[in-house]
Amino acid sequence: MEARHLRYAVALAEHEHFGRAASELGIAQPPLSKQIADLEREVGARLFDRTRRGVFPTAAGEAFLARARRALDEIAAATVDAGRAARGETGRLRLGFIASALLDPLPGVLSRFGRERPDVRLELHEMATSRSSSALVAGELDVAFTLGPPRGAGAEHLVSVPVGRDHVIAVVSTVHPYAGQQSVSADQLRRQPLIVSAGDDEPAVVAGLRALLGTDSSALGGATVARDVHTIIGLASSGVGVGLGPSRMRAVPRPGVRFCEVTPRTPLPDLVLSFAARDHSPVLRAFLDTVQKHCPDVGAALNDRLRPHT
Amino acid sequence: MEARHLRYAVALAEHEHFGRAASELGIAQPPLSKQIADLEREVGARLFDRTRRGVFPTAAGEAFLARARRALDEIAAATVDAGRAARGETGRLRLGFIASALLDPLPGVLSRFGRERPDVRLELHEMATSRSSSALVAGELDVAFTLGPPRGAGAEHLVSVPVGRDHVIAVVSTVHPYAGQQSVSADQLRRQPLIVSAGDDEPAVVAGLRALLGTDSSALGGATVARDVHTIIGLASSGVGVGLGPSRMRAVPRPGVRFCEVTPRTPLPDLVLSFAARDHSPVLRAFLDTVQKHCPDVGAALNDRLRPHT
DNA sequence: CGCTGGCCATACCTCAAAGATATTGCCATG
DNA sequence: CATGGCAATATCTTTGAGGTATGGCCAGCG
Repeated sequence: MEARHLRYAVALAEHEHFGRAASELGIAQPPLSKQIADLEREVGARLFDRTRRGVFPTAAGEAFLARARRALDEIAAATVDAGRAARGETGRLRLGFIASALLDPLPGVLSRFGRERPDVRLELHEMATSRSSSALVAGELDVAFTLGPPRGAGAEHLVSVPVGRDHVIAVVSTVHPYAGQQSVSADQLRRQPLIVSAGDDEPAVVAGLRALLGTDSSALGGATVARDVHTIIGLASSGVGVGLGPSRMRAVPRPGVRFCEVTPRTPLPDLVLSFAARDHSPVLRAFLDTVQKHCPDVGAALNDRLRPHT
Repeated sequence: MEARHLRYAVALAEHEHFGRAASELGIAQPPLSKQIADLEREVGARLFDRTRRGVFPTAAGEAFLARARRALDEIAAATVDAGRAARGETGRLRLGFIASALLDPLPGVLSRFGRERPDVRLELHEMATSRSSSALVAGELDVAFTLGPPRGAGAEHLVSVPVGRDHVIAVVSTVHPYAGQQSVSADQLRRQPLIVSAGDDEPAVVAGLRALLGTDSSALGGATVARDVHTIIGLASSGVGVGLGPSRMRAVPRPGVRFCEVTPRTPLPDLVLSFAARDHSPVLRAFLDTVQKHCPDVGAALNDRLRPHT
């Protein structure tokens, strides 16, 4: 049985007349008669009563037509749904990210993407850079914000683009002696109780701070460690010490604290957007488009990475 | 787009391999490749990723396949449902009947039919013979129990079969003087307060009684009239008078009353089963079969009436 | 009562397209 | 670099969908 049979039966039921149904279908009457006869033979039951006053479905015909109409609706919807999925209007995006990405690019990118693609289901997973990498390789994530390029087995199958430069800044309470300064020096930091991150980006931050303060410095050993940047800022605002964290910390709106540059400027690994090089999923492409629009400086780099694969 | 395209896409998704899917479908590999390519062109989106390790649906393919599977399920169900409807296993039966049919044939027939055809929806409408007739002609009923053959416009398009003979009997309280008698005579009735029907079959019953008691008799004029046979029996059991009604009254189980034949035996119009001669609905046929099995003496008459139309 | 007209079924033909066979092209293996 | 497995392409065959012509059947009408 083919969809044609369903369409013909539905048209015949609608027009109650072989000739008119046929011309509506753009075919002649005899083929329609034959197709309906074939259909009735295959189903094993008479589906239409041919009376003098018109052609009407039998009880079996009514039962058949109800299913036929639903089948045709599904077929029509199949094309529509496939088109929407192909344009990335529907689907799913599994996004991995390090906690600090929640500070700066994620809120804007996600709200924009949610507006542009309201029917895409977003799955957000906070995780460390290394877990993001392996999840991307294993196909358990579609895209991830990581600290520095992804590493580990299979990382060569991933494409990554820096999303923003980052460096160490300090955060202090507004009543702290350093609050009025534009920047604080490494020497000044060594004389203060410090609050540093113990989160995902901890090794990178610690490495940066070690470079800044000196490997032998006891300042780091005595530092308070906090799980995330919100805690660092909270502790700093209550005067426990001087908080040190990524410059994207500035994006957190918080009264009672002041942010200062640290000299010498100490770079941190870039925040990086990564995804599987093989993945041409339209939802992913749409997401990359959104990121591109939201972070203009990313555009060129992304296009460079994508060309070779298209 | 044809059902073939859906079947091929589903098979390909299942086997993840053109060659194996094709042989499973009973065709060669090149035609399958072509049909899938045609399908992708028509949908306007790539539905499968051909990789080295297998053929996998894209996001668009997944969306398409979900709809395709449902469409194929509907198509399969269409044949099944049509077959069941054609065998009269599903559907609807609109049955008209006069109130007194509830006494004898209906309870048995309906419970038997309900057991044999559990998925047929029964619609029961108590109505007078004349309304049943016009409703049958208008196609608003499928079958009816009427008192005497249907009458009125279009009645010639109806087939009717007597289901049981009927005559007038009397019902009296067990303490009534007539209670011990095998039968009561017209003379005895003329000397008693009478209770007669004013229901649907009233004209027929009254005509019978008039024949029994004499046209000029004042006995009928003074009779109590009741809406239905249950009321007649109730009134008779409380000693208000002698109830007169159809012999099918005996089927009502009721303590405190006794039924007596009336002499001379006064026939009433037969209870008749009628339906549209044109109606070959399988549910109707199944119902007729059930009635036939339940009332063996009806069988021959029914078959006689049906042959000429098949 | 035969005629006519409308309608569906049948007969037969035509041609598009589904499917078969043979072959090419493309990688990922060894 | 050769090989093998797989999908795509090329070409041919054949099925069957659809077209045209016609027949059969009945209702309505002169």
